[in-house]
Amino acid sequence: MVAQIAQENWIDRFMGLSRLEPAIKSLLVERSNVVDMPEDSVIFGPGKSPENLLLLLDGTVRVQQISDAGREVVLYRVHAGESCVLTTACLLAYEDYSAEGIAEIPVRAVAIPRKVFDDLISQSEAFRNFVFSAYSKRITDLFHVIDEIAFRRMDIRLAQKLLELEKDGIVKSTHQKMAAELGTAREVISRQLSEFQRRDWVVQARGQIELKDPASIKKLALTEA
Amino acid sequence: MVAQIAQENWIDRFMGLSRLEPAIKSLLVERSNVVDMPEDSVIFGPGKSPENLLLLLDGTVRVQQISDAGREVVLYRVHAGESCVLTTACLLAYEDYSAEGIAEIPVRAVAIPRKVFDDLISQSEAFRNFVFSAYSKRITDLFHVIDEIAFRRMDIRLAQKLLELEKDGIVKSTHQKMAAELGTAREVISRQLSEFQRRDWVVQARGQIELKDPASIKKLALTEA
DNA sequence: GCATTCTGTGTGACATCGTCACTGAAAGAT
DNA sequence: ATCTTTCAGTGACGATGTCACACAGAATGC
Repeated sequence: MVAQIAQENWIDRFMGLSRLEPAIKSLLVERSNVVDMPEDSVIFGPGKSPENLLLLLDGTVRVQQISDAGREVVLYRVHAGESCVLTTACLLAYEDYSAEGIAEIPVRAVAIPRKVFDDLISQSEAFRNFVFSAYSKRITDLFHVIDEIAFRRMDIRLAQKLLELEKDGIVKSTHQKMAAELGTAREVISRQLSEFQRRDWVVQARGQIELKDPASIKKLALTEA
Repeated sequence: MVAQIAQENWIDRFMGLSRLEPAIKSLLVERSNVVDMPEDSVIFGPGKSPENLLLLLDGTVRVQQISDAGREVVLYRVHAGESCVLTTACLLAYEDYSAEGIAEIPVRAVAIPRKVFDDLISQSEAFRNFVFSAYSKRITDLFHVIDEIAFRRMDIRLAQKLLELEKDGIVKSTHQKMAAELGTAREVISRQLSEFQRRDWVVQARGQIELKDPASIKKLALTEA
């Protein structure tokens, strides 16, 4: 019963889908299904090409690149109300992806099969707009990542990440994971965090960082150069 | 006369378009037009959003990101036989792009207006495949750029770029431009090239680098770590 | 309990890379 | 020829990345 209500109403959670033609809406609801995936499950990745376009109802998906050298960089996150559109390129092009998507917390999503996606694209201008503007956002995100990695100072980037990942003043993450977030080495994170702690901005414990002075961290995060 | 012949035959130059349905092919030919753009012209960029999807017949387009700090990184190049697909995301989403595309040499291209692009997407599965596999390639390229910038040593990356940009053993570029190619500072390039010259791998002159020992350069470029 | 193992963190030394402040040389402009 | 602009070279220094460790808390096994 709960599931049924969800099936009828989830479209409204997606900006851009509410404008769909009624016929398209029902087609979408009928031919897609809601799926749940546990925390830490690999949603797509090398050798596991996505068979569906996912629209996230709950949870977040972390999309990361696995380098040849065994290192990782987090590319972006897909949040509730957003879609894993970049996978659609591969979805239709039958190509393999060098990135992987992981459920950071339990994920509930609408899965749209390849064929249905193709039908929707061909039949609905509103759906095309939805897909292409999602593309646009992701690509812009990627440009931003490149910019940050190439030109921005680590302390500023770390400050930004802390604020982004913080929840009730706590960031639950190891130094190693923070390093992957920023595409750098664990030692660099350790040193920066020590410096932040010396300034009484944070208090560290094993596997977590508590933000003591978010104002100062934010001030650094907003530094221009 | 020449233009007419071109108009009839250009489709075959694009892998993936040859499979288009005949009706779609003629629609494409009739409603697009061949345009020429001089060297160094800005094809799209901030405040100059693309009105067309371009399919390159001749020349190359350099797509680069302009950072807030006034620095540049080259993201990728579009060569003859390829298309500027990433702009289509913005083309349909009406969003502004933080990157710009520049004709490196005189460019001749087929321009497909926004409306026609939308029609083609909705009417032809073959065209959709063409567009989405082009997307897939570009996105993979971007992932690759991120990886290189984050983890690869400069000397290796410079060696790769020299081989990529070389033409008859000569790279026509200033140190400043090479720095933009790799997302680094001019001084780093200067030093690295001096080192290459010391090893007799290259001979430098104002605005150009002559590759004297491509074999050694290639060996470095293929270094794993 | 207590020893072992695993995982996360701290640290010094060193290499590489980025930034700053300059210098001077080469090509173009008048 | 002189002036201007663009390109390249360099030393000093700070920031970041790499390597090789040491060590401490947590989890596991006995």
